[in-house]
Amino acid sequence: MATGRSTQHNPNPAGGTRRSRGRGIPDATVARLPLYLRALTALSERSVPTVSSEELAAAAGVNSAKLRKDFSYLGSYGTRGVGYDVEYLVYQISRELGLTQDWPVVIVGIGNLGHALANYGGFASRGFRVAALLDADPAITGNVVAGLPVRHTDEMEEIVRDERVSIGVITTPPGAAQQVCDRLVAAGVTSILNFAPTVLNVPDGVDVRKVDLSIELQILAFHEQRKAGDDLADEDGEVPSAPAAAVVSGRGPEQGHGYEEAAG
Amino acid sequence: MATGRSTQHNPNPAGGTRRSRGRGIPDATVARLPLYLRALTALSERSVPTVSSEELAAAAGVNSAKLRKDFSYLGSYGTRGVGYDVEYLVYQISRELGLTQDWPVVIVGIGNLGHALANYGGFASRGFRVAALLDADPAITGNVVAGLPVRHTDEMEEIVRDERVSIGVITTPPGAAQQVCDRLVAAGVTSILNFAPTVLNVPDGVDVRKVDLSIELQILAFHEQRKAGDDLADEDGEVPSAPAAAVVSGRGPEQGHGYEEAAG
DNA sequence: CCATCTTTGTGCACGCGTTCACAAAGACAT
DNA sequence: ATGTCTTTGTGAACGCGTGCACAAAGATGG
Repeated sequence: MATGRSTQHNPNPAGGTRRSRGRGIPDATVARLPLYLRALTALSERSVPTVSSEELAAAAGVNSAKLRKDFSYLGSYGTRGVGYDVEYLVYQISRELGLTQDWPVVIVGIGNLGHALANYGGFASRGFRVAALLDADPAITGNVVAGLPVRHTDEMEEIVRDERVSIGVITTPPGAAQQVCDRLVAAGVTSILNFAPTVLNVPDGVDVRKVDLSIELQILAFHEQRKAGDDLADEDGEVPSAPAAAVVSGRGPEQGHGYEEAAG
Repeated sequence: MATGRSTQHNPNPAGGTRRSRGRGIPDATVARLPLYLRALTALSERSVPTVSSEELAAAAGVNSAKLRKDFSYLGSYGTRGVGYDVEYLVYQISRELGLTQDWPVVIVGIGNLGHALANYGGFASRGFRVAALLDADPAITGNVVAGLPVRHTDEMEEIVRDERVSIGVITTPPGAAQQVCDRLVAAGVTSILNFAPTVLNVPDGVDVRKVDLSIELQILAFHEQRKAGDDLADEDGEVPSAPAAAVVSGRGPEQGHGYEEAAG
């Protein structure tokens, strides 16, 4: 959910076998590894030496069989009758996720959200380093945010090249997102985390993940409505034949939630 | 899957058939409806009267067959040989998602991120109204953020009751998230959007969706590493017995959200 | 060394989601 | 009215993900 399956990431555009060998880990598993890692890190800090699949699954909020199968893709790292070695597993998962190396990232668009992300502790905590903050607005560039100067987007290409940035975070207004994305990709970025409410088009080989508050809220609203509807009687949602036309034709009384964000 | 599928939301805990009748819309479809809605709204603003599944699918970044099947769950709203009526579809999807009514939400935890969300335009734009901003820190309460006063969490229960809030957004530090969640649920909230990096335990009937920047980045890092690894040879990672500690030691701020089920 | 007990690792079946491919439906021209 | 052309709506096949249930593996005690 949240971010539901939230990947806009054409899995297999032209028939290339992606999970070819044993090295291939299912996407669903990859998405859960960070969850396990977090739970394991907490155990590690409490100096817990080993943990069973049952305990760890409970801490991560998943089914224990699923967890065991997930780990089986990484290898046989458990000991039957005992469980998993916490430290060892922390290392293995970190390595598998690529967190044993340093990932410089750039954040483009230092508005409210970019500001918040720059200050987010989770960045530095695990292998991710903010290489630069970028913005196109001269009124913002030069400011110091989270100890870093905000630099102008003109410097993007240079920074990406010199710092070997491969991950970019887009927190611009929706209208600027595609353009920023194109420039990032052209400069060499191959992974993008997009917070702008826009569908990004990228060439093959570039991964895009999106985080969209508005979508998450709408999904919750759907379920809320369903819950409320279940309490009432059947309430067959069949439109009484007229309102459809009414909506199409006259947009009067329908409390038009008229304009959404302009640049969809 | 980002926001990978990002729902922590036990689909079918006790065998209750969820998609029982025609009214049941698959989760995957629900997650895409907001995407279609956004694309349709953009078309609507450009006064485009109709759109084909092919065009709309391209705008939303999905397969056209998938889009048609998604719409088929809502009913037969298209016209063969022509396409879909944009305005009509906007209304139907809005209604299905429950956006024709007003959803008051509370945001708990007005730090950097809560601040950013309060200012986020996407909130007010589609049926969502910020009923209150809450924080436990007396140094923050009283401040005005996005035109609203930050109120103390002591008032949570009263506000949720009086304003009929059913959706809560948690942007607290991880240590406080579960406690805030419990209070929200006890007060009557039945949908939660969680930005804190914590697994929330909630009773049946409460929906939780999570947005986790750290997880998204780690998933991207995995794919980045895989891309880089494909170029290089195999690089077998034998553990030198120690490095786990090196990784773990690094940072402590991941404050142990200590109490899930303590070692069930 | 053997028996017992715990916990992993996985074979298997099932259901959901995706995609293809095509028949049915309607628009439009003649 | 009839034929052609476009586009929808959906049947069917396939693949992925999930969860059950159990055999294999190892620890532990006598």
